[in-house]
Amino acid sequence: MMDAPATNQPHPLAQDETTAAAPGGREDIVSLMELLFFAYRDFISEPDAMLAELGFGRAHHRILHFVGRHPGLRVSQLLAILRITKQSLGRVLRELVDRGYVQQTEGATDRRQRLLHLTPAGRELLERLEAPQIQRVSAALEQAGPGSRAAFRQVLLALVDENERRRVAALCGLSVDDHRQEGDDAK
Amino acid sequence: MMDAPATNQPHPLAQDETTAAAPGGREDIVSLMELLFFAYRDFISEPDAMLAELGFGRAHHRILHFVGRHPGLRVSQLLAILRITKQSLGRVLRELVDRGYVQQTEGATDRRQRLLHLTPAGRELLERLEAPQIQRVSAALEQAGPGSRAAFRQVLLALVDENERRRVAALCGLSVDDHRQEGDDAK
DNA sequence: TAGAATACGTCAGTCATATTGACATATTTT
DNA sequence: AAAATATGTCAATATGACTGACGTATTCTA
Repeated sequence: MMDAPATNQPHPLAQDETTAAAPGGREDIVSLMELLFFAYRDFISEPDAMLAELGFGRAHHRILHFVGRHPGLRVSQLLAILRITKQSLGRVLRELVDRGYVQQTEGATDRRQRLLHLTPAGRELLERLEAPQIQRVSAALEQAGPGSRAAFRQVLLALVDENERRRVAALCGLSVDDHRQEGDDAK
Repeated sequence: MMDAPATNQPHPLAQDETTAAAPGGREDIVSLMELLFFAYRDFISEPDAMLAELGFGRAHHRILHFVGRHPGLRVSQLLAILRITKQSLGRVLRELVDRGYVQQTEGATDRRQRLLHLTPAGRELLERLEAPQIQRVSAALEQAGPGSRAAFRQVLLALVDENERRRVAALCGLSVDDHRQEGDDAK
């Protein structure tokens, strides 16, 4: 059920001295890459455990998250954000709709569109899923001291593909009021 | 093949004003969480594409990485690091061994152990896989300015489960010379 | 207004990675 | 000699991704 069977054993390792991190050097960067792996894994672990109890997976969480943050999201936009195929999204979204966490409404001006919203149950589930993550990130920033938040944000944003960076910044930073549409049916 | 079918379309979204980030507030944290998702996804994308061409997946990369960094690693240690089951590791590791990227040698003092090493081909593949990631992280740190490296590292480490933090720090930070062993066969 | 394009859904098949459970084998420890 | 350990393996199952093909409702456009 849990992501981690091993909860309390140490997994100790030798590291030869040539691997020691020279500040700014290659090994230092590789250390950060490893750390990113571990941080992401633990960051994900709590919602994963809750989702498993409901018979859901990470994919359900991602949908709940983005629909929660962008009410009225269209299916095509969600596909573009998640970068998955229509077919992959299909099943997961259907489960969320069938079980009453997500609601689809016809577009007002374009009746082909299925605008996505969370139901009250969906909002509640999302809140439960993300509470531990919000707690974890808040605590980490506090521990790392003032100014770490800005630096962390900057590095993360700079890690994003350059040609995606503006969009991502708009998506999870400043408001960009815009509802344009684009091509579909990846081929 | 690629992780991303959509390469050049914008995926624009409206964000209502109540969602705007108040510095240090809840929405600000949620923004960072989203950013972590996008950053991790792009960070992973290049090796993923290369691996797909070889018929490998992310799991193969993870094994190559940890074996490369910790030559002589035992299978049980790798299981503890990756937190997967023996059975999951089994197939992936076998593929790497069969195709000549990883080599197993008998333990000198305990002949039950299969100590893991990269072959020259394994080292070469790992280098190819991680070159773009090293480049990406280096560039991001440079863009984010001096001091960002330390802050980034601190936040990532603080994101790791508290009871894991020491081990992880030892694993990907300072040298901890130690080859102890522990229980196995998660149950 | 007829046909093209768009938004969405769905059926069918495949793949990679993970899971649990059970068991086999070699080796070391007690 | 028996128990514990380190590893490997068979079988069945689940999730989440993929490609390809097709269907249907709706809107746009020539």
